[in-house]
Amino acid sequence: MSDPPLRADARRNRARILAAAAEVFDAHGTSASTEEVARTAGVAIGTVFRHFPTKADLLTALMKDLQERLAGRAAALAEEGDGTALFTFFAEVVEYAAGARTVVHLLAVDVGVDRQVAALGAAVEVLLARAGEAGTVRAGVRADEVTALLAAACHGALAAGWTPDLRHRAVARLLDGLRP
Amino acid sequence: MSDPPLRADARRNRARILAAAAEVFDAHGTSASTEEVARTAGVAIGTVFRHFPTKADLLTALMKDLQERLAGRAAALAEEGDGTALFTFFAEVVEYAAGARTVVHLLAVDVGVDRQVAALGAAVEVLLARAGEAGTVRAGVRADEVTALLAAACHGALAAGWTPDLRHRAVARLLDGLRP
DNA sequence: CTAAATTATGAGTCATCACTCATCTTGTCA
DNA sequence: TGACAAGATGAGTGATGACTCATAATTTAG
Repeated sequence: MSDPPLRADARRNRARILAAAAEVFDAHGTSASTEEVARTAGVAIGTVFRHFPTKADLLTALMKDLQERLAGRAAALAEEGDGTALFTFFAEVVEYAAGARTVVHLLAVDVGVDRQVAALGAAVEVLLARAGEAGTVRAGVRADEVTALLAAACHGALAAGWTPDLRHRAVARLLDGLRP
Repeated sequence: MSDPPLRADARRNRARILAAAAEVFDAHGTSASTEEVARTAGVAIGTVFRHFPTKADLLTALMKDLQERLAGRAAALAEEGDGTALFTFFAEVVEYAAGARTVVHLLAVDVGVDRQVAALGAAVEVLLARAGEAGTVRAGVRADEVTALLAAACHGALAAGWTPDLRHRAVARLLDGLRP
């Protein structure tokens, strides 16, 4: 069921390609060419297609990376058990989205940050439960609402014209709607 | 300063093209080809380019239409002077965005719903002022925050996976953050 | 160290578009 | 109605970009 291990150079190139893809898509959007990714990775175009038969596969791999990192962070925050962990997580994700602009943006448009963020649903539920116990969240707030607002805020954060200040104020207002 | 009036057939075709563009871009996104728009309009490709020298020009024209309609609606609501006009407007715009999915979506990505929505800034300020007088809005809320949240909600509304029910609840939470 | 298998290379293919232009059609106005 | 200008037509152009494949270079097992 498991494929034979990759050759050393193949493993190295795969990592380089992923790093290059993150950089290129972040800078020029998902419409950037696969060739540009290959150039940035210092690899031939054919190599990129050997590892990721389709451009979508490349995007998907990037997305998986992102999700794992975010889910990990959510778990770590939940661990601490603080009633404000949900709010912290929310703000952090939005900040991340604002920084990694294009990656998140394009994932949103082309593959679905939404599906992405939705995959974090379980993590959000845990955080919401913690907040509920601590009484830091308004009664009746459901996890899917929180997830939806998070997705919307990420979309907004990577929109042109959102200064850091505006972003912080907007997120604050948004979180106000969740507080008792 | 004003161009000579268009010939009758030219006026008719222009209107047909705009209608077709709205329909096609709504169904297949802005990446739909200009040829598809021409076909839907029942017109040759050259005719589209005569009226809109660039695909971006076509998108812009569509956007201008949209903005005028929204600004008009905002003015009408402000006229009524009710303290809840801001909230009504907010919810209506999000509902519209959810329906006209791709048009708004693509405008957002390619030309900027954000710039678009920002152009409604003046309208929002008036509505916010009304709400302030009526005491229906939390003290310290600024117009740019409202506009930002509106843009975010529109982005969210056209995301996959937002059912009407979820959309309504999310918007309600969002507006809760603006209330006293 | 050598052979076989895996991987890398990059010029080339094919499809898709935005956009052009020489030619034909139609509206307008005297 | 006739003639001229404005507009319509659609095959063609050039650019771009995803993806292929025959060949060359590496890695690794024995």
